[in-house]
Amino acid sequence: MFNFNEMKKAAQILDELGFRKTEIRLKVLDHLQKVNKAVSQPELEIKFNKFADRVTLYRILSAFEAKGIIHKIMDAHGVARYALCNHKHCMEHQHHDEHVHFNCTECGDVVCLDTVKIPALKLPKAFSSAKINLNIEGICNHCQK
Amino acid sequence: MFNFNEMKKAAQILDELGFRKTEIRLKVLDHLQKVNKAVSQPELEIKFNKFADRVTLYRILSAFEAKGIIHKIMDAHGVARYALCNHKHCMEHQHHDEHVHFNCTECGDVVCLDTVKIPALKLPKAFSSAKINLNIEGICNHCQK
DNA sequence: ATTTAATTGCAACATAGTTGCATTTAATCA
DNA sequence: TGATTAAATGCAACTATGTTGCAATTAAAT
Repeated sequence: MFNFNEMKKAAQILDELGFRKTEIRLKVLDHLQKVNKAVSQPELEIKFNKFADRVTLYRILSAFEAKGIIHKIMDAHGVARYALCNHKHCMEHQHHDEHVHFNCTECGDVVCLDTVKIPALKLPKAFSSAKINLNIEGICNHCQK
Repeated sequence: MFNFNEMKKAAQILDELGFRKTEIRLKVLDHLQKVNKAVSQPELEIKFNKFADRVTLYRILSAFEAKGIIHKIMDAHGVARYALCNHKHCMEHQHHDEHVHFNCTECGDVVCLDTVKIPALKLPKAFSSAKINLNIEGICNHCQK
């Protein structure tokens, strides 16, 4: 996984990964850095309305994921979301892909809870785990009253 | 949640829940009881090819879920799957909807691991959890060599 | 047997995601 | 700087999952 602790500028990141610094890619990466949430293609499509084609957004997200700068998760509605991981915890666990994601039923936001770690699970014999995804649905800090 | 420990016949279950005993509903419920896996509408559509309309299957699954005899989960590919819960563990945790689901990357099967329980998680303050779903991807017992 | 509400089938639609291909453009090179 | 080229984009078309409205059917009650 890419080291985001240094909080590099989007342009520099694209450069180092061998991507061209196109306006859309810069905007998408910049947005991901700013919001610190797991965003979906439909969300980006609305955000960058008429600025980029749907397909382009899908391809940008796939390309970023392939390079490991973002990770893909399925949210509670079965929609793919992508997020940067810029916390130390994520770096440590890069090989397990163990993430806790919080789906807010109020605002719909999905955030990566880097501070919550998944305790080890005892699987039944003959089952081997490669990847774990823990989805929590509830009310997030912003929507709590 | 319905008590499946008694392993009632499909017809009796439909009866008790106020559903009509139509052939499709009997078949679907019977299938869910037999396979003991989380099945999707597309799978049922293939299984019951030309016997039931796509929409009918979606509606049967929704109706069963609304009555609480099956539960709905999103699998690793974002597809809705439904499964009966006939183990004691599931009964105990009925109000939390805490399930561990194993997605086999070999055969594609999704099974509910009733024996694995999710340890309590410490969420950051101001986050409140209503529902937890833990998806594990890996190789299941049948595909293990 | 008649009635009626539940169930089904069909058509049409909505949304997420993918693929092929022609066009554009960022970055390299001469 | 201008020409070259591979990367990136846009468009059209397609697939899959899932939903809604409505008319036709049917299980079950009277």
